[in-house]
Amino acid sequence: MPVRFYNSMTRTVEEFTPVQKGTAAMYTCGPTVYNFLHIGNLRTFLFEDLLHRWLRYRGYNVRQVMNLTDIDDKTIRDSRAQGMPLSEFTEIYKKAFFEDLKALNVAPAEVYPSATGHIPEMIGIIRTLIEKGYAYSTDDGVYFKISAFDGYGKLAHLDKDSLRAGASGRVANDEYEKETVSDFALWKKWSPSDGDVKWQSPWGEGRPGWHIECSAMSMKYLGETLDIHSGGIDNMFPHHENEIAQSEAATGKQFARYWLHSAHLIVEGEKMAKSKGNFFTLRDLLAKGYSARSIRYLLYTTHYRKPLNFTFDGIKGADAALKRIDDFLFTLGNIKSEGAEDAEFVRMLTTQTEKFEAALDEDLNIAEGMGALFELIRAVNEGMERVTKGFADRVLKFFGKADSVLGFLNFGKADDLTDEEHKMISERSDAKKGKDFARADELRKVLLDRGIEVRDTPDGTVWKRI
RNA sequence: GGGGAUGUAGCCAAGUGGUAAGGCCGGGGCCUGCAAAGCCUUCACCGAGGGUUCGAUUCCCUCCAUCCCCUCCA
Repeated sequence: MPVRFYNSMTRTVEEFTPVQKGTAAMYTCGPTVYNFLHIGNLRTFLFEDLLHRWLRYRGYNVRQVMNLTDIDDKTIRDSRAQGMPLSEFTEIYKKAFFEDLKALNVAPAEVYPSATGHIPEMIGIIRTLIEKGYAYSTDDGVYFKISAFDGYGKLAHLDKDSLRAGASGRVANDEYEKETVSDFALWKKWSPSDGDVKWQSPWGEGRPGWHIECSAMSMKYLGETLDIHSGGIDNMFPHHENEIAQSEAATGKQFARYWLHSAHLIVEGEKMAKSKGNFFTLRDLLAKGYSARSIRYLLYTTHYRKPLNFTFDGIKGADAALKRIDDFLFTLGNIKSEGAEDAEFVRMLTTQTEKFEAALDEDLNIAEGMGALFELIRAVNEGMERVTKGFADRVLKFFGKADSVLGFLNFGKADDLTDEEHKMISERSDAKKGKDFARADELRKVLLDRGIEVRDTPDGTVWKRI
């Protein structure tokens, strides 16, 4: 089964065929390191993690690049407000970014380049663009001339002649000295508000525009034509549109073959905004006692192209769902009975495995994939007394493979009880045999207070850390 | 003003031109010394109104609501 993705460029689901067979070169827009990651960021990064992991599951040699934007208006503004050198300021959030990804069990990208480490590459592209007549220099910067690039607007499906400058109300119309309002900055000449943030360039001291870093770094690490470029839907325009214009104008080649965009999330049915008090960073949620694992699960319950409604009830539901899976895996891990495998079980495992894989192949339909997993869980639970160790191992192996994509399953921990605790469990079993239920229940209570749940099963008494 | 999406049970969420997966919560039952886990069972007129069709939640139109973008917000 081929992997298929919805390509924002063509607005259709297409079979994925990379430039180089067996390899997937993907560029994923990373964070601007001026703050901690919020759950909206997480959704996009987790979508990209799923994309990465699924391609790997399907045997692709994945090469993912995720940039760190450590130079832009916001990083300059906030570092100056803190009275801190830019690099010192961004270092704090770079470090936090990697900590957050680790907490969420995000598979690392192969390369995490920083914008400030690639200024010469950016200058190189800008120079080419000027030479080819796609860019011009003014008193305050170098701009890309969108009227010179025919395909401008092809990704966002916008007509370049009807773009309304400042329609969003966020930018003053007269901010820059551009030929036309839609032209965007490739290089910004130094101004006092930049403080000591500046680099030398053929156009004087200054700093790169926002979009050019992605063109420079993606081409450096992945070549002039990449397979997949992804990011949040809000980056489609102008950011990705501008990247296409710069890159294709400079190289004359197609920049990216597939464009994947994730939808935003809302919180309790409302747009997430600091002013509404429903703005949460991962750190906020962890501080409230929610687990990164539950958050990961929750953010994976909705297809990436649909708006996700993040709710606190949802996190609780995620906890409960994960516990169900945990218990299932735990029970399977304790199966001891030997015997021939049930052919019907094996067939069902195959069916659900295929269903899971087909769902993910079809534009990463993880909700449907999880449905297959839960159907398998129920069916196995239903006939648990007939499950042999051999079959249990097979199912566990499948879940292990599935978790190489999901990243939120829990296969239990190694035996880490103290001798005393082991003794209490066996003492309880003896008490039960002697019908001394009061003593047995007392011991169970003591163990529970230590976070150890004791369960009596047909295969004997088992315990579980909770 | 222009462009793009979404609206399925208390909550989250798949999906299909032939009457709707899955998860969470709730009710009832079984199992268990008691639990835990599990199982069974129950819980939807698919935003509203038209249209096309033998038949629409699924296609078309209108409306309503929410979200995203229209130069630097994932």
